Amino acid sequence: MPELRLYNTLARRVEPFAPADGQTVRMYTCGPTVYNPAHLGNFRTFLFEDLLRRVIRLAGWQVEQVMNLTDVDDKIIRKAAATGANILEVTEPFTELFHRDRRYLRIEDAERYPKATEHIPEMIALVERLVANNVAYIADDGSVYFAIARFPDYGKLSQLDTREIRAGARVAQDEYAKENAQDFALWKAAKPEDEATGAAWDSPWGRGRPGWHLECSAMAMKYLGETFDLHAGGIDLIFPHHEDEIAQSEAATGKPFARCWCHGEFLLTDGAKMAKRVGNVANVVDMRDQGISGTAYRHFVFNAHYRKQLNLGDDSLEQSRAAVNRIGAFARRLVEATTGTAALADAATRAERAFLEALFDDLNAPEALAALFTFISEANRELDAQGDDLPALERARAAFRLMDSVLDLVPEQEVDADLAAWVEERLSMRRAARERRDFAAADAARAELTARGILIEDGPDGTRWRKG
RNA sequence: GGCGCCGUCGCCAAGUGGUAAGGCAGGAGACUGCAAAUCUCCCACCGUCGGUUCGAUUCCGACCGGCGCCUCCA
Repeated sequence: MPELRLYNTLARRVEPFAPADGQTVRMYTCGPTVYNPAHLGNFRTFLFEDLLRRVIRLAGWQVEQVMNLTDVDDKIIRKAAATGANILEVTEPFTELFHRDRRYLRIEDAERYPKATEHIPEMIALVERLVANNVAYIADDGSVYFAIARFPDYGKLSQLDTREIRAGARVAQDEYAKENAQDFALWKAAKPEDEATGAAWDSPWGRGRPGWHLECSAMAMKYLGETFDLHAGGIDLIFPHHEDEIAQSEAATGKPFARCWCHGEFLLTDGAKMAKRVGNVANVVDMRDQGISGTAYRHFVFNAHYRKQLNLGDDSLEQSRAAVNRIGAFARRLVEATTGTAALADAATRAERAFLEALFDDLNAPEALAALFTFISEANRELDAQGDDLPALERARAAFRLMDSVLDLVPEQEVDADLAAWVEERLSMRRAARERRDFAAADAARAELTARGILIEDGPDGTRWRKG
């Protein structure tokens, strides 16, 4: 088993990775803000994290993954206020949708999905520690800020120069009385709309709500400990979100926060970052409506390295759909095969090795995919050869199982009973026609099937069908 | 202005100091009643210009082009 190596943003290089206790990888992944459907760009990151947790298990460790759900923030409050609703009424439907979309993409369940609103006491306690440690200060209106000037390590993750934020970069307007423009809110004093939407809680500093960065620190430490193994998220979170998490966590505990930080690059569309404000977002439901499977999107995402920008083009998903169909055809063939050859076993062993090496080398999924496809070609050739080596076939099945346990790319064949019955009827008509060598009638039956998106394959043991 | 990334076959995309994975699409053939699936074969000198080197797509520099972060953001 090769050694797992990951790019650690903190060190800016690829390093060996292992959990501190040698057993369980404790990882925190920043989840969605549930005020909107998560788009495909968001899901690129979640898919990268899904790959990460699966590879960690492949390395022989257990995973304790926490993904937070941000269910209180400016946008949620604005949306709730606009309709006179409570923030919960805004966030609940989108929380459900997030999980539905996630499952469509076969993203495994994290061990926990804590919500910010259910951890207010933990957050208040954290702010109190920071105030006690004299790195936070209370403004006149009851807001509490973190003073970055009192935390010397500030900037170590993003490596941004905090002494001067230059002209050109937009600096936040000073809504409140901050000592330094870059100080960030730990606790925000309640405004009327916060109260109106149920987004305000009692605290030692008066009514208010937590700052965004605070929730991740509080929940990560509650479930994973003050120091944990891995913290992942999108690359845009490096600054300020993760930088601020480090500041407030380490200033409170005096201990390192996350041991390793991993960040996934963006998804672009039409050459620009996919983002709501750019107006180029696509959602999982859109994809599903177009008949694109979750596996096709997985393939598209894994076909590029997670630290490289990836552009979603017009036919990207079509290409991936075709690729994934090839994998599905092979999976079926492997199930139905009855024997193999010595060369098949050899191909399986080589494929596994190449696959693991690729993935353990900073999650090189494209190369792992290449290993899979090379295996598919070689195995198809050997299966054609009609050998008599049964253990070799088992070896091949095991290798494929291993690879698919990480990539999870075999497209589903949802079986609609009515459709299946209709298809079987056409097929038996076609069989009868072929037996009397009435090929015109046989082709007509096939044309009917094709028109409904059913593809058929004649084999030695009869005809097989599937949805295209 | 600061920080970072990218430019490899028609499209997507790995990779290496000694002449380049894989997928999609395409071409020729085998198999098939015809298809489909599968198999065989074909299909790139790695943005431009310099430098380092015995040798660079791979290192360095410049330039051209594209993207991201520095503000809510996966």
